[in-house]
Amino acid sequence: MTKDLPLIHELNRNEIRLAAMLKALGNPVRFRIMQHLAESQMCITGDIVSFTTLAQSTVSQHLKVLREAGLIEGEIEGPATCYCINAEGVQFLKSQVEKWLPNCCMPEPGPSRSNCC
Amino acid sequence: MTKDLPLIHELNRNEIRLAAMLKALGNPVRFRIMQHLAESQMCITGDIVSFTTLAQSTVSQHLKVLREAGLIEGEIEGPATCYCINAEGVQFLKSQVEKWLPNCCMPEPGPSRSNCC
DNA sequence: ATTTTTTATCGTAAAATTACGATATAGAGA
DNA sequence: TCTCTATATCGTAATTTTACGATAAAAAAT
Repeated sequence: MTKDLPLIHELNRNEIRLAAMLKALGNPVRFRIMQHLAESQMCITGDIVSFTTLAQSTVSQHLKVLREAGLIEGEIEGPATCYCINAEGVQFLKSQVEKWLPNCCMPEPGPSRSNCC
Repeated sequence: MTKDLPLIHELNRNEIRLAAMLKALGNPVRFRIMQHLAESQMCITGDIVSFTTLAQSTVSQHLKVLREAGLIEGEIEGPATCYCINAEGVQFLKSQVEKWLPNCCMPEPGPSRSNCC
């Protein structure tokens, strides 16, 4: 009894990881948290909460999503938790996007025209 | 009476556009449709439906999301609609991701260690 | 003119996401 | 030990997303 899949050709492991990262970053709050984390370089915690107007529990949940997507890392530091960018994860994201759809979408000189039909 | 925002510093126009694209691509079905569209180069339509195991109306909805995110273009071709990659959109996505978080995440030689704390 | 083909949209149900307050946990400091 | 601080998790409500079938629209074919 196999669960019927939405696609004929499913995504491979890398593509699944990439899609999960894209999904995590598709949320404006998480997108902004990533920027903030990159700017502050050093790890933060309740600082991220006061950076937003959201409840502590909500932010904690967003951090969990980012962590599970492999985009940030958390380390317990006394009573607090210290977060930072997961360099390997962001690296992976960038390289995958760069390689993505190689056989299209070259920057065209001149007035842009559609590829369509 | 201003709606209270979830973030102190909201995203700018480019960042909003980027986040919308990431969100659209975060869905595995849409991710795969983009690949299929890039591979087939030429525009498709009900072909995309048979490429999936989903209902026609569901696929149509996914195509709408991709179109509104500026990732694909649709052109009415007789009774059908012909879709293709929006080169400018994909171009934008790639360049934005490339520029993203420049002050971190250089590939490190040697055994990887965390940036954290 | 009527039928067929192809696609978009509408209404709606199920599932997932996002948000909150309350509570649990765990270390630091008195 | 007891309290304070910082954070994660739980339960839950509101919203959004995803999916479907049915219907509408528009051009092509008969």
